[in-house]
Amino acid sequence: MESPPGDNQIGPQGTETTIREAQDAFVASWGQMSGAWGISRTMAEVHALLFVTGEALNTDEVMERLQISRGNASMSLRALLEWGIVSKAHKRGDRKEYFQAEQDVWAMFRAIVRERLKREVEPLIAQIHEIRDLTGVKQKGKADAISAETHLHNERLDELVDFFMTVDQLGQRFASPQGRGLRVAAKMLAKIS
Amino acid sequence: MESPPGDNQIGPQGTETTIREAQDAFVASWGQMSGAWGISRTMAEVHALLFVTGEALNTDEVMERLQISRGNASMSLRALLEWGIVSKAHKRGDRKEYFQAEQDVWAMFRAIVRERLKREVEPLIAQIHEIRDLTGVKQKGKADAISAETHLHNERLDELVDFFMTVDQLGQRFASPQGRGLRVAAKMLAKIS
DNA sequence: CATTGCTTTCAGTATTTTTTGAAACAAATA
DNA sequence: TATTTGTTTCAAAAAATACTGAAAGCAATG
Repeated sequence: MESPPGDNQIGPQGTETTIREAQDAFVASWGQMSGAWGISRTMAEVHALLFVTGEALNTDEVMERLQISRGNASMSLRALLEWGIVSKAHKRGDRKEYFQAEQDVWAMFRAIVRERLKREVEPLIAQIHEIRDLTGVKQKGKADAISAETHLHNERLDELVDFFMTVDQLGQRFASPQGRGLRVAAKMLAKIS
Repeated sequence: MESPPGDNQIGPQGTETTIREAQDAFVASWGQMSGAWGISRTMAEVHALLFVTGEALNTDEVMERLQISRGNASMSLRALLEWGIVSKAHKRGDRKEYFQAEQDVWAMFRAIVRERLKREVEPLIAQIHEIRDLTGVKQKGKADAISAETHLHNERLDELVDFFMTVDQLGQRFASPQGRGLRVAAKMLAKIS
Protein backbone atom coordinates (compact mmCIF):
# COMPACT_ATOMS: atom_id res chain seq x y z
CA MET A 1 0.00 0.00 0.00
CA GLU A 2 2.83 2.42 0.84
CA SER A 3 4.78 3.96 -2.03
CA PRO A 4 8.59 3.98 -2.04
CA PRO A 5 9.86 7.14 -0.35
CA GLY A 6 11.10 9.88 -2.63
CA ASP A 7 9.26 8.38 -5.53
CA ASN A 8 7.07 11.11 -6.86
CA GLN A 9 8.43 10.99 -10.37
CA ILE A 10 7.67 9.02 -13.46
CA GLY A 11 8.35 5.33 -13.72
CA PRO A 12 6.42 2.07 -13.41
CA GLN A 13 6.52 1.78 -9.62
CA GLY A 14 5.06 4.99 -8.23
CA THR A 15 2.97 6.09 -11.18
CA GLU A 16 -0.44 5.17 -9.87
CA THR A 17 -0.15 6.74 -6.45
CA THR A 18 1.32 9.87 -8.00
CA ILE A 19 -1.47 10.21 -10.50
CA ARG A 20 -3.98 9.82 -7.75
CA GLU A 21 -2.24 12.49 -5.70
CA ALA A 22 -2.27 14.80 -8.67
CA GLN A 23 -5.96 14.10 -9.25
CA ASP A 24 -6.77 14.79 -5.61
CA ALA A 25 -4.79 18.02 -5.73
CA PHE A 26 -6.68 19.07 -8.83
CA VAL A 27 -10.03 18.25 -7.24
CA ALA A 28 -9.07 20.38 -4.24
CA SER A 29 -7.96 23.33 -6.40
CA TRP A 30 -11.07 23.24 -8.52
CA GLY A 31 -13.18 22.93 -5.40
CA GLN A 32 -11.63 26.06 -3.92
CA MET A 33 -12.91 28.07 -6.85
CA SER A 34 -16.50 27.03 -6.21
CA GLY A 35 -17.26 30.10 -4.11
CA ALA A 36 -16.13 32.56 -6.76
CA TRP A 37 -18.05 30.62 -9.39
CA GLY A 38 -21.31 30.60 -7.49
CA ILE A 39 -21.65 26.82 -7.29
CA SER A 40 -21.34 24.40 -4.38
CA ARG A 41 -18.01 22.95 -3.42
CA THR A 42 -19.20 19.43 -4.08
CA MET A 43 -20.44 20.24 -7.54
CA ALA A 44 -17.05 21.66 -8.47
CA GLU A 45 -15.29 18.66 -6.96
CA VAL A 46 -17.43 16.13 -8.79
CA HIS A 47 -16.78 17.93 -12.02
CA ALA A 48 -13.06 18.12 -11.31
CA LEU A 49 -12.96 14.40 -10.57
CA LEU A 50 -14.73 13.42 -13.77
CA PHE A 51 -12.63 15.81 -15.81
CA VAL A 52 -9.28 14.89 -14.39
CA THR A 53 -9.78 11.13 -14.45
CA GLY A 54 -11.27 11.31 -17.94
CA GLU A 55 -13.26 8.20 -17.02
CA ALA A 56 -16.96 7.50 -16.90
CA LEU A 57 -17.72 6.93 -13.22
CA ASN A 58 -20.91 5.78 -11.53
CA THR A 59 -22.54 7.33 -8.49
CA ASP A 60 -20.95 4.88 -6.06
CA GLU A 61 -17.47 5.53 -7.37
CA VAL A 62 -17.98 9.28 -7.02
CA MET A 63 -19.37 8.88 -3.49
CA GLU A 64 -16.51 6.69 -2.44
CA ARG A 65 -13.78 8.79 -3.96
CA LEU A 66 -15.05 12.13 -2.62
CA GLN A 67 -16.55 10.77 0.61
CA ILE A 68 -19.95 12.27 0.06
CA SER A 69 -23.49 11.00 0.49
CA ARG A 70 -25.59 9.42 -2.21
CA GLY A 71 -28.03 12.32 -2.23
CA ASN A 72 -25.30 14.87 -2.62
CA ALA A 73 -23.64 12.93 -5.43
CA SER A 74 -26.95 12.49 -7.22
CA MET A 75 -27.85 16.17 -7.03
CA SER A 76 -24.40 17.36 -8.06
CA LEU A 77 -24.35 15.05 -11.04
CA ARG A 78 -27.77 16.18 -12.17
CA ALA A 79 -26.72 19.82 -11.88
CA LEU A 80 -23.64 19.10 -14.00
CA LEU A 81 -25.85 17.44 -16.61
CA GLU A 82 -28.02 20.56 -16.66
CA TRP A 83 -24.96 22.69 -17.25
CA GLY A 84 -24.17 20.43 -20.17
CA ILE A 85 -20.60 19.71 -19.13
CA VAL A 86 -21.20 16.13 -18.02
CA SER A 87 -23.05 13.44 -19.95
CA LYS A 88 -24.46 10.03 -19.20
CA ALA A 89 -22.86 6.85 -20.42
CA HIS A 90 -23.78 3.19 -20.10
CA LYS A 91 -21.64 0.13 -19.85
CA ARG A 92 -22.98 -3.09 -21.34
CA GLY A 93 -23.94 -5.67 -18.80
CA ASP A 94 -24.14 -3.01 -16.09
CA ARG A 95 -27.37 -1.40 -15.02
CA LYS A 96 -25.63 1.52 -13.34
CA GLU A 97 -25.49 4.90 -14.93
CA TYR A 98 -22.06 6.29 -15.64
CA PHE A 99 -21.11 9.93 -15.95
CA GLN A 100 -18.34 11.49 -17.98
CA ALA A 101 -17.13 15.05 -18.23
CA GLU A 102 -16.71 16.91 -21.49
CA GLN A 103 -13.00 16.55 -22.21
CA ASP A 104 -12.59 19.32 -24.74
CA VAL A 105 -11.78 22.36 -22.62
CA TRP A 106 -13.07 24.84 -25.17
CA ALA A 107 -16.32 22.95 -25.65
CA MET A 108 -16.69 22.85 -21.89
CA PHE A 109 -16.36 26.61 -21.56
CA ARG A 110 -18.68 27.19 -24.46
CA ALA A 111 -21.32 25.23 -22.55
CA ILE A 112 -20.66 27.24 -19.41
CA VAL A 113 -20.93 30.53 -21.28
CA ARG A 114 -24.18 29.41 -22.92
CA GLU A 115 -25.64 28.54 -19.55
CA ARG A 116 -24.51 31.68 -17.78
CA LEU A 117 -25.98 33.85 -20.50
CA LYS A 118 -29.28 32.04 -20.09
CA ARG A 119 -29.28 32.15 -16.29
CA GLU A 120 -27.73 35.52 -15.58
CA VAL A 121 -27.37 37.88 -18.47
CA GLU A 122 -30.67 37.39 -20.25
CA PRO A 123 -32.87 37.59 -17.14
CA LEU A 124 -30.98 40.72 -16.10
CA ILE A 125 -31.60 42.35 -19.45
CA ALA A 126 -35.30 41.58 -19.13
CA GLN A 127 -35.47 42.94 -15.60
CA ILE A 128 -33.59 46.13 -16.36
CA HIS A 129 -35.89 46.68 -19.29
CA GLU A 130 -38.88 46.49 -16.98
CA ILE A 131 -37.29 48.89 -14.55
CA ARG A 132 -36.44 51.18 -17.39
CA ASP A 133 -40.08 51.34 -18.38
CA LEU A 134 -41.03 52.68 -14.96
CA THR A 135 -39.49 56.00 -15.87
CA GLY A 136 -40.72 56.30 -19.42
CA VAL A 137 -40.38 54.01 -22.42
CA LYS A 138 -37.38 54.62 -24.61
CA GLN A 139 -38.37 57.04 -27.35
CA LYS A 140 -36.02 58.75 -29.71
CA GLY A 141 -38.47 61.46 -30.73
CA LYS A 142 -39.33 64.33 -28.44
CA ALA A 143 -37.30 65.09 -25.34
CA ASP A 144 -40.54 65.36 -23.36
CA ALA A 145 -40.93 67.07 -20.00
CA ILE A 146 -38.48 64.81 -18.20
CA SER A 147 -36.52 66.02 -15.20
CA ALA A 148 -32.76 66.12 -15.51
CA GLU A 149 -32.56 63.57 -12.71
CA THR A 150 -34.83 61.15 -14.52
CA HIS A 151 -32.91 61.69 -17.68
CA LEU A 152 -29.61 60.71 -16.06
CA HIS A 153 -31.24 57.73 -14.39
CA ASN A 154 -32.55 56.54 -17.74
CA GLU A 155 -29.19 56.97 -19.37
CA ARG A 156 -27.50 54.83 -16.74
CA LEU A 157 -29.92 51.99 -17.26
CA ASP A 158 -29.76 52.29 -21.02
CA GLU A 159 -25.99 52.05 -20.96
CA LEU A 160 -26.21 48.95 -18.81
CA VAL A 161 -28.74 47.23 -21.05
CA ASP A 162 -26.62 48.12 -24.03
CA PHE A 163 -23.58 46.57 -22.39
CA PHE A 164 -25.34 43.35 -21.47
CA MET A 165 -26.83 43.02 -24.93
CA THR A 166 -23.38 43.29 -26.41
CA VAL A 167 -22.10 40.66 -23.99
CA ASP A 168 -25.03 38.44 -24.85
CA GLN A 169 -24.40 38.68 -28.57
CA LEU A 170 -20.69 38.12 -28.22
CA GLY A 171 -21.32 35.23 -25.90
CA GLN A 172 -23.86 33.60 -28.19
CA ARG A 173 -21.33 33.75 -30.96
CA PHE A 174 -18.65 32.19 -28.81
CA ALA A 175 -21.01 29.58 -27.41
CA SER A 176 -22.44 28.44 -30.71
CA PRO A 177 -21.10 25.20 -32.16
CA GLN A 178 -19.63 27.23 -35.01
CA GLY A 179 -17.93 29.20 -32.29
CA ARG A 180 -15.04 26.83 -32.73
CA GLY A 181 -13.57 29.38 -35.03
CA LEU A 182 -13.44 31.80 -32.15
CA ARG A 183 -10.96 29.60 -30.40
CA VAL A 184 -8.45 30.39 -33.04
CA ALA A 185 -9.46 34.04 -33.07
CA ALA A 186 -9.09 34.22 -29.31
CA LYS A 187 -5.65 32.70 -29.31
CA MET A 188 -4.51 35.06 -32.02
CA LEU A 189 -6.01 38.09 -30.32
CA ALA A 190 -4.42 37.09 -27.05
CA LYS A 191 -0.96 36.80 -28.55
CA ILE A 192 -0.73 39.94 -30.65
CA SER A 193 1.51 42.28 -28.70
CA MET B 1 -46.05 61.95 0.87
CA GLU B 2 -48.45 59.80 -1.13
CA SER B 3 -48.17 59.92 -4.92
CA PRO B 4 -51.25 60.45 -7.09
CA PRO B 5 -52.72 57.07 -8.07
CA GLY B 6 -51.90 55.88 -11.55
CA ASP B 7 -49.03 58.27 -11.73
CA ASN B 8 -46.04 56.19 -12.54
CA GLN B 9 -45.11 58.08 -15.64
CA ILE B 10 -43.11 61.15 -16.39
CA GLY B 11 -44.08 64.57 -15.11
CA PRO B 12 -43.24 66.86 -12.21
CA GLN B 13 -45.58 65.39 -9.61
CA GLY B 14 -44.71 61.69 -9.32
CA THR B 15 -41.15 61.78 -10.57
CA GLU B 16 -39.32 61.42 -7.30
CA THR B 17 -41.23 58.52 -5.88
CA THR B 18 -41.06 56.74 -9.23
CA ILE B 19 -37.32 57.16 -9.48
CA ARG B 20 -36.94 55.79 -6.00
CA GLU B 21 -39.08 52.80 -6.89
CA ALA B 22 -36.98 52.19 -9.96
CA GLN B 23 -33.80 52.47 -7.91
CA ASP B 24 -35.10 50.02 -5.34
CA ALA B 25 -36.11 47.60 -8.07
CA PHE B 26 -32.64 47.84 -9.56
CA VAL B 27 -30.99 47.25 -6.21
CA ALA B 28 -33.13 44.14 -5.75
CA SER B 29 -32.32 42.77 -9.22
CA TRP B 30 -28.63 43.35 -8.84
CA GLY B 31 -28.74 41.80 -5.39
CA GLN B 32 -30.32 38.65 -6.75
CA MET B 33 -27.30 38.06 -8.93
CA SER B 34 -24.94 38.08 -5.96
CA GLY B 35 -25.03 34.33 -5.56
CA ALA B 36 -24.05 33.63 -9.16
CA TRP B 37 -21.32 36.23 -8.93
CA GLY B 38 -19.77 34.83 -5.79
CA ILE B 39 -20.20 37.95 -3.66
CA SER B 40 -22.50 38.71 -0.75
CA ARG B 41 -25.97 40.08 -1.31
CA THR B 42 -25.20 43.25 0.58
CA MET B 43 -22.09 43.98 -1.42
CA ALA B 44 -24.07 43.73 -4.64
CA GLU B 45 -26.84 45.90 -3.21
CA VAL B 46 -24.48 48.61 -2.03
CA HIS B 47 -22.87 48.69 -5.43
CA ALA B 48 -26.25 48.80 -7.15
CA LEU B 49 -27.35 51.69 -4.97
CA LEU B 50 -24.26 53.76 -5.64
CA PHE B 51 -24.40 53.00 -9.33
CA VAL B 52 -28.07 53.66 -9.84
CA THR B 53 -28.23 56.85 -7.83
CA GLY B 54 -25.03 58.12 -9.38
CA GLU B 55 -24.45 60.05 -6.18
CA ALA B 56 -21.63 60.01 -3.67
CA LEU B 57 -23.20 58.62 -0.47
CA ASN B 58 -21.77 58.29 3.02
CA THR B 59 -21.94 55.25 5.26
CA ASP B 60 -24.98 56.47 7.15
CA GLU B 61 -26.95 57.09 3.99
CA VAL B 62 -26.13 53.61 2.72
CA MET B 63 -27.07 52.02 6.07
CA GLU B 64 -30.34 53.91 6.19
CA ARG B 65 -31.35 53.26 2.61
CA LEU B 66 -30.55 49.53 2.66
CA GLN B 67 -31.37 48.93 6.30
CA ILE B 68 -28.08 47.32 7.15
CA SER B 69 -25.68 47.62 10.08
CA ARG B 70 -22.73 49.92 10.21
CA GLY B 71 -20.26 47.05 10.19
CA ASN B 72 -21.82 45.49 7.16
CA ALA B 73 -21.87 48.77 5.27
CA SER B 74 -18.25 49.47 6.14
CA MET B 75 -17.07 46.04 5.03
CA SER B 76 -19.07 46.07 1.82
CA LEU B 77 -17.78 49.50 0.88
CA ARG B 78 -14.20 48.50 1.54
CA ALA B 79 -14.64 45.38 -0.60
CA LEU B 80 -16.02 47.51 -3.43
CA LEU B 81 -13.04 49.83 -3.14
CA GLU B 82 -10.75 46.82 -3.41
CA TRP B 83 -12.54 45.72 -6.56
CA GLY B 84 -11.88 49.19 -7.91
CA ILE B 85 -15.48 49.90 -8.89
CA VAL B 86 -16.19 52.39 -6.11
CA SER B 87 -14.03 55.32 -5.08
CA LYS B 88 -13.87 57.69 -2.14
CA ALA B 89 -14.99 61.29 -2.36
CA HIS B 90 -15.02 64.16 0.11
CA LYS B 91 -17.38 67.04 0.53
CA ARG B 92 -15.97 70.30 1.81
CA GLY B 93 -17.08 71.17 5.28
CA ASP B 94 -18.04 67.55 5.96
CA ARG B 95 -15.81 65.13 7.81
CA LYS B 96 -17.64 62.07 6.52
CA GLU B 97 -16.28 59.93 3.74
CA TYR B 98 -18.42 59.61 0.66
CA PHE B 99 -18.43 56.77 -1.82
CA GLN B 100 -19.29 56.84 -5.48
CA ALA B 101 -19.54 54.08 -8.05
CA GLU B 102 -17.72 54.05 -11.36
CA GLN B 103 -20.36 55.31 -13.79
CA ASP B 104 -18.82 54.17 -17.04
CA VAL B 105 -20.19 50.66 -17.50
CA TRP B 106 -17.31 49.50 -19.66
CA ALA B 107 -14.72 50.84 -17.25
CA MET B 108 -16.56 49.09 -14.45
CA PHE B 109 -16.41 45.74 -16.18
CA ARG B 110 -12.79 46.23 -17.10
CA ALA B 111 -12.08 46.61 -13.38
CA ILE B 112 -14.06 43.48 -12.60
CA VAL B 113 -12.25 41.48 -15.25
CA ARG B 114 -8.89 42.69 -13.99
CA GLU B 115 -9.76 41.63 -10.48
CA ARG B 116 -11.18 38.24 -11.38
CA LEU B 117 -8.09 37.41 -13.41
CA LYS B 118 -5.95 38.25 -10.41
CA ARG B 119 -8.08 36.37 -7.90
CA GLU B 120 -9.22 33.36 -9.89
CA VAL B 121 -7.50 32.74 -13.16
CA GLU B 122 -3.90 33.48 -12.25
CA PRO B 123 -3.86 31.48 -9.00
CA LEU B 124 -5.48 28.59 -10.84
CA ILE B 125 -2.80 28.65 -13.52
CA ALA B 126 -0.12 28.56 -10.83
CA GLN B 127 -1.77 25.70 -8.99
CA ILE B 128 -2.35 23.60 -12.07
CA HIS B 129 1.27 24.13 -12.99
CA GLU B 130 2.31 22.75 -9.64
CA ILE B 131 0.05 19.77 -10.03
CA ARG B 132 1.35 19.28 -13.52
CA ASP B 133 4.87 19.02 -12.17
CA LEU B 134 3.92 16.08 -9.95
CA THR B 135 3.73 13.89 -13.02
CA GLY B 136 6.80 15.13 -14.85
CA VAL B 137 7.85 18.55 -15.99
CA LYS B 138 6.77 19.51 -19.48
CA GLN B 139 9.51 18.54 -21.91
CA LYS B 140 9.21 18.52 -25.64
CA GLY B 141 12.23 16.28 -26.19
CA LYS B 142 12.11 12.58 -25.44
CA ALA B 143 8.84 10.79 -24.87
CA ASP B 144 10.35 9.11 -21.79
CA ALA B 145 9.02 5.98 -20.14
CA ILE B 146 5.67 7.49 -19.29
CA SER B 147 2.57 5.33 -18.97
CA ALA B 148 -0.26 6.01 -21.37
CA GLU B 149 -2.43 6.96 -18.41
CA THR B 150 0.04 9.55 -17.18
CA HIS B 151 0.38 10.86 -20.67
CA LEU B 152 -3.36 11.48 -21.00
CA HIS B 153 -3.48 13.00 -17.55
CA ASN B 154 -0.73 15.40 -18.49
CA GLU B 155 -2.43 16.34 -21.70
CA ARG B 156 -5.63 17.21 -19.90
CA LEU B 157 -3.84 19.55 -17.51
CA ASP B 158 -1.78 21.08 -20.28
CA GLU B 159 -4.91 21.86 -22.28
CA LEU B 160 -6.45 23.50 -19.25
CA VAL B 161 -3.41 25.63 -18.51
CA ASP B 162 -3.28 26.60 -22.14
CA PHE B 163 -6.92 27.66 -22.05
CA PHE B 164 -6.55 29.73 -18.91
CA MET B 165 -3.43 31.41 -20.23
CA THR B 166 -5.32 32.44 -23.33
CA VAL B 167 -8.16 33.77 -21.19
CA ASP B 168 -5.66 35.63 -19.06
CA GLN B 169 -4.03 37.28 -22.03
CA LEU B 170 -7.31 38.21 -23.65
CA GLY B 171 -8.58 39.49 -20.34
CA GLN B 172 -5.49 41.59 -19.70
CA ARG B 173 -5.94 43.19 -23.06
CA PHE B 174 -9.59 43.95 -22.39
CA ALA B 175 -8.89 45.17 -18.88
CA SER B 176 -6.05 47.50 -19.77
CA PRO B 177 -6.83 51.21 -19.99
CA GLN B 178 -6.09 51.04 -23.68
CA GLY B 179 -8.70 48.30 -23.75
CA ARG B 180 -11.14 51.03 -24.55
CA GLY B 181 -10.62 50.15 -28.14
CA LEU B 182 -11.97 46.72 -27.44
CA ARG B 183 -15.32 48.21 -26.65
CA VAL B 184 -15.71 49.16 -30.24
CA ALA B 185 -14.29 45.84 -31.40
CA ALA B 186 -16.70 43.96 -29.16
CA LYS B 187 -19.73 45.84 -30.40
CA MET B 188 -18.73 45.25 -33.97
CA LEU B 189 -17.98 41.59 -33.41
CA ALA B 190 -21.29 41.14 -31.63
CA LYS B 191 -23.26 42.67 -34.47
CA ILE B 192 -21.76 40.98 -37.50
CA SER B 193 -24.32 38.43 -38.60
C1' DC C 1 -46.53 -8.69 -11.35
C1' DA C 2 -43.13 -9.31 -7.70
C1' DT C 3 -38.50 -8.70 -6.87
C1' DT C 4 -34.23 -6.67 -7.26
C1' DG C 5 -31.02 -2.99 -8.33
C1' DC C 6 -30.45 1.59 -8.88
C1' DT C 7 -31.82 6.69 -8.70
C1' DT C 8 -34.15 10.66 -6.90
C1' DT C 9 -36.27 13.32 -3.41
C1' DC C 10 -36.62 15.86 0.70
C1' DA C 11 -37.14 16.76 5.82
C1' DG C 12 -33.95 17.30 9.18
C1' DT C 13 -29.21 18.40 10.46
C1' DA C 14 -24.74 20.32 9.92
C1' DT C 15 -21.77 23.63 8.01
C1' DT C 16 -20.57 27.82 6.10
C1' DT C 17 -21.35 32.44 5.22
C1' DT C 18 -23.10 36.72 6.32
C1' DT C 19 -24.57 40.19 9.45
C1' DT C 20 -24.81 42.62 13.70
C1' DG C 21 -23.38 45.73 17.26
C1' DA C 22 -20.38 47.21 20.50
C1' DA C 23 -15.61 48.12 21.51
C1' DA C 24 -11.24 49.66 19.75
C1' DC C 25 -9.17 52.76 16.84
C1' DA C 26 -8.18 57.07 14.28
C1' DA C 27 -8.47 61.72 13.05
C1' DA C 28 -9.99 66.27 13.48
C1' DT C 29 -11.28 70.06 16.51
C1' DA C 30 -11.55 72.80 20.78
C1' DT D 1 -4.45 66.94 25.49
C1' DA D 2 -9.46 66.03 25.93
C1' DT D 3 -13.41 65.70 23.33
C1' DT D 4 -16.07 64.87 19.59
C1' DT D 5 -16.98 62.66 15.25
C1' DG D 6 -16.35 59.11 12.23
C1' DT D 7 -14.37 54.36 10.78
C1' DT D 8 -12.85 49.67 11.37
C1' DT D 9 -12.64 45.32 13.54
C1' DC D 10 -14.25 41.09 15.23
C1' DA D 11 -16.68 37.80 18.43
C1' DA D 12 -21.16 36.26 18.68
C1' DA D 13 -25.70 35.59 16.53
C1' DA D 14 -28.49 34.94 12.66
C1' DA D 15 -29.35 33.49 8.20
C1' DA D 16 -28.46 31.02 4.23
C1' DT D 17 -26.66 27.11 2.11
C1' DA D 18 -25.17 22.52 1.57
C1' DC D 19 -25.30 17.69 3.02
C1' DT D 20 -27.06 13.41 4.83
C1' DG D 21 -29.65 9.30 4.93
C1' DA D 22 -33.72 6.97 4.74
C1' DA D 23 -37.89 6.46 2.21
C1' DA D 24 -40.22 6.77 -2.11
C1' DG D 25 -39.90 6.17 -6.94
C1' DC D 26 -38.72 3.88 -11.13
C1' DA D 27 -37.31 0.42 -14.34
C1' DA D 28 -35.35 -3.84 -15.65
C1' DT D 29 -35.44 -8.75 -14.87
C1' DG D 30 -37.13 -13.30 -13.32
